[in-house]
Amino acid sequence: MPKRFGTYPGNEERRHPKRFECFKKAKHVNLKQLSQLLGLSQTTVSRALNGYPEVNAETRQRVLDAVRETGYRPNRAAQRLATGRAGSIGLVMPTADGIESDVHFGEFLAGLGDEAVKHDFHFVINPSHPEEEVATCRRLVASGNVDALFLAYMREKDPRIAMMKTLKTPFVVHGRSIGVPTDYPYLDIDNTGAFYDAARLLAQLGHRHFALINGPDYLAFSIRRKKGTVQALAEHGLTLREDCVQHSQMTDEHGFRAMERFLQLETPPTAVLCSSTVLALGAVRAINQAGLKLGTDISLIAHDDVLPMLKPENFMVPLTTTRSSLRAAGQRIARRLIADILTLETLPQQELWKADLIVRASTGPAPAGK
Amino acid sequence: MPKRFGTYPGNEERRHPKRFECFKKAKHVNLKQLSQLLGLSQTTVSRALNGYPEVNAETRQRVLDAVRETGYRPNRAAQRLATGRAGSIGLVMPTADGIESDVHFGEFLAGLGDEAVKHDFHFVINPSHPEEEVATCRRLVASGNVDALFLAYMREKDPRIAMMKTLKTPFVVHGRSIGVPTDYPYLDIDNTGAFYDAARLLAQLGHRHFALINGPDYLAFSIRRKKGTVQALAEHGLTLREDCVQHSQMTDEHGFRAMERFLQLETPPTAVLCSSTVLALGAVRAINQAGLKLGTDISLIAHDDVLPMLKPENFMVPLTTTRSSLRAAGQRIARRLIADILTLETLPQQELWKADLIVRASTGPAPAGK
DNA sequence: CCCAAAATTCAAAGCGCTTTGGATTTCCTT
DNA sequence: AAGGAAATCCAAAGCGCTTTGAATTTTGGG
Repeated sequence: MPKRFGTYPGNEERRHPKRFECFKKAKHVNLKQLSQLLGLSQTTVSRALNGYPEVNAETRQRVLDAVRETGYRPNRAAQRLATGRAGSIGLVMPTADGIESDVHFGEFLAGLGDEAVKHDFHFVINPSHPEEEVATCRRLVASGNVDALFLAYMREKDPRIAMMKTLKTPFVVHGRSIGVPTDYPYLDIDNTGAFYDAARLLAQLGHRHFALINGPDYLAFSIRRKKGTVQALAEHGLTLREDCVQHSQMTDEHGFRAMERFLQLETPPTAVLCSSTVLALGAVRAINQAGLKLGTDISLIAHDDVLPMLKPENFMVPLTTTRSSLRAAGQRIARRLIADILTLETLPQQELWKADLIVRASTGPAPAGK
Repeated sequence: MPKRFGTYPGNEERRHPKRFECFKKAKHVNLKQLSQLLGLSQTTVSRALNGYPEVNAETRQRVLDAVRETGYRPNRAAQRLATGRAGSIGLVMPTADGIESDVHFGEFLAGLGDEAVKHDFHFVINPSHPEEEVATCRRLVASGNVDALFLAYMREKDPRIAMMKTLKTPFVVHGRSIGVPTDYPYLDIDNTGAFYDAARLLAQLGHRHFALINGPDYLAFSIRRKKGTVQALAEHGLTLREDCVQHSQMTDEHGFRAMERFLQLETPPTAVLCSSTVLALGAVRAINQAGLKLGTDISLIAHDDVLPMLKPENFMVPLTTTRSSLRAAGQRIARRLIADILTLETLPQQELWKADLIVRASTGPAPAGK
């Protein structure tokens, strides 16, 4: 039994004299009142409001006017209970004291929001300890508060998708898991391809020593990006040394630390791939601090989620990037989710977006003799 | 009438043969079934679940066991309808195509989440065009989907607080408006004081030419920060020139542009205040690019929201900051909101947090002769 | 002018849960 | 062993909305 809000201090002991009555007074006009006001039945008013054809145009107009005047808003909980639909999409947000917030999350949310607002949908965000994600997802669905679920931060063999497939609630995954059947609806970017392309470009430029500053090692996109990198290197007879790979949260600090570490190696890398411009930010700082010139002594390509906060073209040395808008992905996913909800059918639609490789000044030929 | 999800293409024409029936099959165990299974009344089971005293300990245990076995989860919409409580706090997220997402939003949300998860609360996030915030707030409350509202991005004479005071729904404001009665519940940081302290420190170090890279000019915190700055300067017989003030979204790019502009002035500032470390990021870059030394040729103090993504102590030249954790504020606000909901009484509690002035290497005495 | 078909409208039955107001049983005290 | 309090448990009444199945009014052709 999860801790429920009912178990707040003082609740256990209190007997039930008019419990919660204070809430009852926050009354707005309701359907019944509205229909009485109009001299119509609730049925007709309800239908007028929801665009059903069997109501007289004139009557409908009267209803609409009355709505405007009274400020009537249907109670969503009641609507939900009656229809089974809630007009909302759920997502669980991994959080806990000490767990760092992710810049990318906000940007993605903005994308979801752009689309959701157009259809008067909202989100139900359920915070959860990362280890309890499966249970939280299940609970969220069972609560009847959401019509669909959005899943992100996919891991290898992620248990959430198998779970969701047993439920009848539509869902879309951002990203793809690894090592599970791929018959679920997802939208992902071609992480493998993006990093393959990036690494190949650098290899073609003559680089032989590579490093990768990646996201957390348990996340699927990190795994794919590494794979893409390794693959490209292999084709050029190169390998990615394990001590030249960093897995961590994508913050400035981690980028800096990693780069600092790489530069102290006996044969430091001359080509670096970063999983985020935020990581690149720190990495570039370490490069500068070491007195190296970006694009000359060392080349760097970062993945660009198109965060408005931090644009790769504005770096002191503009960054070569693999670009794919996180916000656009959010918009697209929201659109699909909403369509699923409204049409009542979830096709296991799958999209894989290519990232754009955009060459700027942070990449150049390998320095001679390295 | 807002566009409702009912108005999706194809809905108008469809007559009503078993509309939405597909949702009906996504059945989980419900109270009735559970009580039948146990041979108890719904009343008793409900009470057992919600911790009421008038149920036998043994019976309660049986109920709890059955819950575990069946995976029963109460339907929140029904709960909501019956009690008036939803276990959720609402917030409207300003968003629209073209409107940049705010890094700070995600961090704050994480704070709210930390606290909310402890009480099994969730959020209902309602995206909204920024101009329609008031209406969206009202609608969100009227929808009956939230127990309390959280308000942020306060403006001067913000109409939302007057509106909320007419409703009976508890709310807490993050920040404070300006030019309206302050008898509403809020949590804010002392922006005026923070920037007063920062500016004073710089003035004491002998700086005479100041600049301010601030947030959007319509936001209350920006106004207060400017005010604090001006005040400190005045006490030292200095003024803040209007062409040394920048108001904009707090992104790296804007920080860079602003600084670049300042440095081209006839008498460029030697002391700069930034409303965010993200702005400082760009500003520092411009400073470096101009060949100036931070902490020597030019001093800079930034406000630090303690974003895990970007730490001031990790800048090439560690940044002097006014620090106040955004996440902590989120936690605190969630705690208050939840307490309000559960105790059913909203005191217009007001908190003003001091920011810590933390001196690092980005501030030094004014260069001679300037 | 009549009657069936079409167009409107309505009363009533839920949706799943909480809470009221009793009913029933158990426990103590005298 | 009787009487009353305390402890348990229950039937039924909503919460506000949608949808069913049917009633009522209009319309149009013969």
